[in-house]
Amino acid sequence: MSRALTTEQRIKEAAKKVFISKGLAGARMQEIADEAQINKAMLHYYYRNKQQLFKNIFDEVIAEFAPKIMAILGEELSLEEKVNKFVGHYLDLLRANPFIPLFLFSELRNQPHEVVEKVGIKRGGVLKRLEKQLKKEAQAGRIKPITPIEFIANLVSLTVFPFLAQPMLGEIFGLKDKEFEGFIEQRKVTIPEFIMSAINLKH
Amino acid sequence: MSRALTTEQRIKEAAKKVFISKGLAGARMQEIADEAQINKAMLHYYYRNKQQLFKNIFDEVIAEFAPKIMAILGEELSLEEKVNKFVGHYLDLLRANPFIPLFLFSELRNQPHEVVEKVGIKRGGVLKRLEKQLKKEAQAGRIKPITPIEFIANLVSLTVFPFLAQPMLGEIFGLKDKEFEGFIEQRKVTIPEFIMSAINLKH
DNA sequence: CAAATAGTTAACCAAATAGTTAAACTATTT
DNA sequence: AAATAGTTTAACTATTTGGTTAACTATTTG
Repeated sequence: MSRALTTEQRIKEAAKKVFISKGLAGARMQEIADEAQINKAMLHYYYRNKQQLFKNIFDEVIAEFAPKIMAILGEELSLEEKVNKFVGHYLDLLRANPFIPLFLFSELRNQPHEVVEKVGIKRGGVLKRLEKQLKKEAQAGRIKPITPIEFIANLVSLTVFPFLAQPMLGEIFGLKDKEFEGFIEQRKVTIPEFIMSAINLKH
Repeated sequence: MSRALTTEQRIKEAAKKVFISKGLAGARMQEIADEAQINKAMLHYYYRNKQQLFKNIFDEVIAEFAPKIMAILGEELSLEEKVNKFVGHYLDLLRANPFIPLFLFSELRNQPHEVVEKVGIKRGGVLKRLEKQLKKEAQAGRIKPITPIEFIANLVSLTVFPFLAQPMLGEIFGLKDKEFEGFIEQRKVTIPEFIMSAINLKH
């Protein structure tokens, strides 16, 4: 094994890149092969067909993203700490992989049940704990009442959406890649401030 | 013209439906023809090829969505009224066309410049006016300072995101279609509250 | 080392799919 | 009603694309 990467690794890298930017239907086996600098037949040697290759990549991407992220919401932290940690971690992850959200949401449409299975968010566990925390804080008069579904929807919306709209933000506000990075970095601070302000009762 | 719809209209309806749910790459001319209950050759008679058919649909969808929406941000309204009107209108529009956002963002990747051209948001106009309003409110001590890009990003994020994540929300929180509608209806109230709380200085 | 095994390639194939043609049919004009 | 323009269909062609095969090369192993 003298080369830096094995053929299988190169295939995975290539497939990941192409699938993520073009989706399942838009990706071409030839393009993946070219990207991996191998013969097209090798794809079929390592992964029987396009479906299986895709499934492999998709599962890997989900496994890389979902667990570490959702776990934060279940940790033993104050609300403010949770929001801070969630936003910070997630933004870093997304900045390094800005095309993942669109890729995931696109393919989510085709098989919602399977995706959620893989993501592994059960309605119990994490959610129940967060619900308790929100109720407790609200009853103590520290925050306004908010359902966990709204809380999570708002948190994830604010964090993820800019990456979906990146090309548009870029065009409208004239943000180059470098400036977009700055914008994201800034949002590590402003999103938690925004959320905590929104639900806080005291200044 | 005895039939309810002309052939061209039926083609457009069908193409819209198929393109929106499958994307450009995933859509099949035969499927569009079947959906429109016509011969495949008719597609080529009315629209020379797949690209042109797609471009037509895409332009129409953008023209239907972008202008009415962005205009609100430039109107002569208080911030609170703007937020209320924007969220209310946009949510209604999206509820009737829940697949549009994913469709737009997917195809946005391929041609960001053209899309923004079509959407017609120039950096001047609407944006400049909103910026002035935000500055004025902040200087008067009524809201916390916020850049227009963050304001718009937050507003649009909170409004649009749930439709992208709909299948996931459905699975995780067990929302059926009917309940999702209720969730959206509820957000007409909670999103403006959330935003105004977040930026307001006084209770 | 030699046989077996694993990895790789170019050429090929078949299915799917976009696009074309010519003829028939229908509505409109003269 | 004849001519013309517009519409629709079935059959066909061209191209793209996922997948296969057989021959070849490198590597492992007995």
